[in-house]
Amino acid sequence: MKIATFNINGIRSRLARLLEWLAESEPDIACLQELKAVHETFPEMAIRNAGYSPVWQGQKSWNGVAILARGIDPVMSRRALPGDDDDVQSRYIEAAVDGIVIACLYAPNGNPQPGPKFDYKNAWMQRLLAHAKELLDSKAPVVIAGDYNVVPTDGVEDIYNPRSWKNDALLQPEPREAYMRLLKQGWTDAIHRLHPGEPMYTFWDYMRNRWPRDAGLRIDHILLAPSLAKKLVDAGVDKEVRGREGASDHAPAWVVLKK
DNA sequence: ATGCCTGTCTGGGACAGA
Repeated sequence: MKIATFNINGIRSRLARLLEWLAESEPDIACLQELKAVHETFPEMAIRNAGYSPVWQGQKSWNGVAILARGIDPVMSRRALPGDDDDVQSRYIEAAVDGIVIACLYAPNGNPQPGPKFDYKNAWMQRLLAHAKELLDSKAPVVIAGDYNVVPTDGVEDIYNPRSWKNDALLQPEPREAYMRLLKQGWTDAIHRLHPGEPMYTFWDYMRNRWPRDAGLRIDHILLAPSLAKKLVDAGVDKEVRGREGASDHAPAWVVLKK
């Protein structure tokens, strides 16, 4: 079972790139973020023709998340992160696929910090902590995959050089503490578990020539509940996807779980 | 401090991204 996450940065303008990657990488389940499309303009038929059944939560201009499953219909369990009924941003979707609970998230960026966007980011992470604890307590096999918008550490496995990012929301103590608390709950950071100390970037800014310089950040993460962590056999990043014409600024990350 | 690049909504240029 291969489960991937990919911040697609606009599913309509990136559709050909998405279908190309699905055909090559052949994930059984793909979590997508930053659809940048309302519900009605999600390219459902193209996804279905590629062999995947989608569930999605769209939004005008920004955000938007989806879960695609190959040859099976995901059963959606949530279309929003609990904890704030006034939050209208499409950043969370959850579905059961083949006996596994798949949570797909797009955490707030939080810049500029300090400020209201950073406050929203931190509050969102607290809501995630509360919901993640409930998922763990359920003892169900759960994957929480997506764009966490957190660089976990200053280490070379997470960032090429923290110097020019030290004031960025992605590196601040509050979101890092929230991410660490998630791991302390019992979640396994699959990429980190199998590739400690090795650069495993998932994002390279379009600006400042950062892709050619391999100046990347690790911000897309796949967290596994204990019952699934035991089945982890492989994990990686499809880095070459980032180098293509018209690429997203993120590359897909994936795990392979033993049946 | 700013622009660097890209997508969206528009129908130029602001906003958001990270």
